[in-house]
Amino acid sequence: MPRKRATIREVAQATGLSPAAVSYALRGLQVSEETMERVRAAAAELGYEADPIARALASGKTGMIGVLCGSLEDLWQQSLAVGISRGLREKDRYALILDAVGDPARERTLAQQLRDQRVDGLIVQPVDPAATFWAALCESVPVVTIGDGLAGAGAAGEVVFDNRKGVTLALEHLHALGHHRIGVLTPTKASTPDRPADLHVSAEGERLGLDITVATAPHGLAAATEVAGRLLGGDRPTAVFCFSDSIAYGVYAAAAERGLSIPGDVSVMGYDAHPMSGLLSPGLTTVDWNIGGIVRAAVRLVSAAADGGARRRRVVQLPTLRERASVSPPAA
Amino acid sequence: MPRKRATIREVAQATGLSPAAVSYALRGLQVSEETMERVRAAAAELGYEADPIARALASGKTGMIGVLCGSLEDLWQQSLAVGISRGLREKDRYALILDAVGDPARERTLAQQLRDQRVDGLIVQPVDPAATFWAALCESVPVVTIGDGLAGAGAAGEVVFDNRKGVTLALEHLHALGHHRIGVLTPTKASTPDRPADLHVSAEGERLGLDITVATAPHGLAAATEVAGRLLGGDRPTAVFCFSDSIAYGVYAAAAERGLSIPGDVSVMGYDAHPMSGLLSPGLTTVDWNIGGIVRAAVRLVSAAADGGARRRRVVQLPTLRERASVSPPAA
DNA sequence: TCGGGCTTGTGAACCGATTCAGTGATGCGT
DNA sequence: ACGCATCACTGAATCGGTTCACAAGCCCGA
Repeated sequence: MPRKRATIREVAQATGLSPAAVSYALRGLQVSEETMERVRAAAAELGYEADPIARALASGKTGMIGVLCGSLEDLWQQSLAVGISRGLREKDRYALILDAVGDPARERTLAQQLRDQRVDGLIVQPVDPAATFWAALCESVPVVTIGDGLAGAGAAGEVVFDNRKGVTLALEHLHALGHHRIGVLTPTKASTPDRPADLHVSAEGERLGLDITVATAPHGLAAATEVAGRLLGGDRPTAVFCFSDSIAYGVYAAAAERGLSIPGDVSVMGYDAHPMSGLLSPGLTTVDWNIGGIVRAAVRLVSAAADGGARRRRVVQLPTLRERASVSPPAA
Repeated sequence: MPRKRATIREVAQATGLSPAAVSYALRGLQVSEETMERVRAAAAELGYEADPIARALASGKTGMIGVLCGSLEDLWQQSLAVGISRGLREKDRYALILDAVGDPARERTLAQQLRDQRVDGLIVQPVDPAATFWAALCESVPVVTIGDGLAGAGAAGEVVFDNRKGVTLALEHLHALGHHRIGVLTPTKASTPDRPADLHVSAEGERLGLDITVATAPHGLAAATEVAGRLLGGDRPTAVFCFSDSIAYGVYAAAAERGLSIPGDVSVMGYDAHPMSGLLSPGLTTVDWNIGGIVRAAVRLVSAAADGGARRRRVVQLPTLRERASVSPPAA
């Protein structure tokens, strides 16, 4: 039968000490080596394991980190979440993973629920970095962002992508091969049309003299396929640059539906470098963000902040171009 | 500034009631309509939100469900975890997602940590369903399994796959097309070589007079590719049946490395029906388990059990064959 | 009018830790 | 020998709810 868990009082009784002493001893504080040993032995004997709930109530620390993803339909974000969960577990913390499904309102709700849940910290990949509630949130719990920063809302840490560089890498690659009319698919996000990434696209496009059409698409395969289909119908561009590999998968599907060949009829570029992208045929040429480094940085920053350590740290990730076969010069 | 949260006592004070009354009122118990209204108003006024930690300590319910996956390298299990997380959130619960990375020892450790964390229930996709610790675990927390049952350990619910049917579907399909020498790749799991799925394979293989070679492979792309490469080297089978789509992806990669064409040189079958499988070329023929139904069933079972409701329920999932282009008759 | 049964509501114990202020005892310098 | 730290440990308060046992008020039937 599931006998009740031992409490700290029982351990105290067994050792003839006060509960306070036991509490200290188990955390290696304020007591003599000898008592510590005695307590440890008794605890092991009774199978005592501190109750995390009671501990959380008393100490104010839950050991939990909220992970709020912009959209878990995106396979890359799934990998990110899984990686973070593992990384956190290694630091004796648990990840509470939630999905905003690309909806700013939902993002707001979930962020607040997470705070109400008393997480020690938050890792967020913001859907709407310009929303005003972030500032208040940052004051009640340390927030680490991945991707887009929070515009001075006071995040405890930021892992930012050099999107300028990423966009340049992609567009220059296409430009160098002779592409001129380029379709860009960005994830459905906040209603602010002037997001930095979009700005980079138009700036770079202008610099290179490109003719760019921007559309937004969700990460989900079915939905992305539909949007891509519209882009590929009619007077289509010679190349499509997608702001996530998951969206690029939608372009592959749409191209297949219409009997278009990649890169013969249309070149495709991604942004992420998910492992699956190398498996497609043709392999997806994409911008690689070194997911492992991002995960490690985020975990490190949030742990430090949750422990009350260093704040306001900023880590910049640099992208590299991963050339595969989905891009070629446009048909003459 | 982040002003301190309001407590139940403050709400009590504001309404002139006792904390107990407020506690009842907010949960819609034991009080008059009118008081309830008054309490609600005061709570809203003060921005009161019950502290989940304190509530958990007092009531013994954390609102959290542990989700222990066999291996999150498997994209299908990732989808499963994401789906469960969403489904649980809709029931006002949080999912604590952990990854056993295919290691029985780690599975055991994590399962116990999850229990120590006081989750209200557990959804497990067991790596080693025959391990003995499950029985003890099932007594201290309701456990719902997905995939393999727990051999009478007393799970509160089970969502089982009719693997017999799935294997039959796959092998009969291959057999009908004329395949005889078939390689089978099963996920690296517990050391018990007599797992039900394996038994089904040999039983069906015998029934159909097939020549079957079984090997185990991890879900990760790189590792699976390596194992698949060995299978494809030398005297290779005419078809490979993989017990997860993720492993099949490894076969695709290995085939590409060796310049083998699918299905020309070797046919490939998967088991899962991950969305990506339709995107590969050739599209992966696979056994479809209706992931949505599995997610809903698991969420329903675990919620019911956590609420102290019905136990020992068993839901059986039936597979369907999803034919695409990765299988053809063997070369003469 | 009395007693029984509901309905509302109260007070206090309790969940299981942490932490603060304080108490002897010991060690140390002078 | 005295004052002063330091060390090891204790008692009690605290975190913020839930829940149990009980009480007051009310209605109703006999």
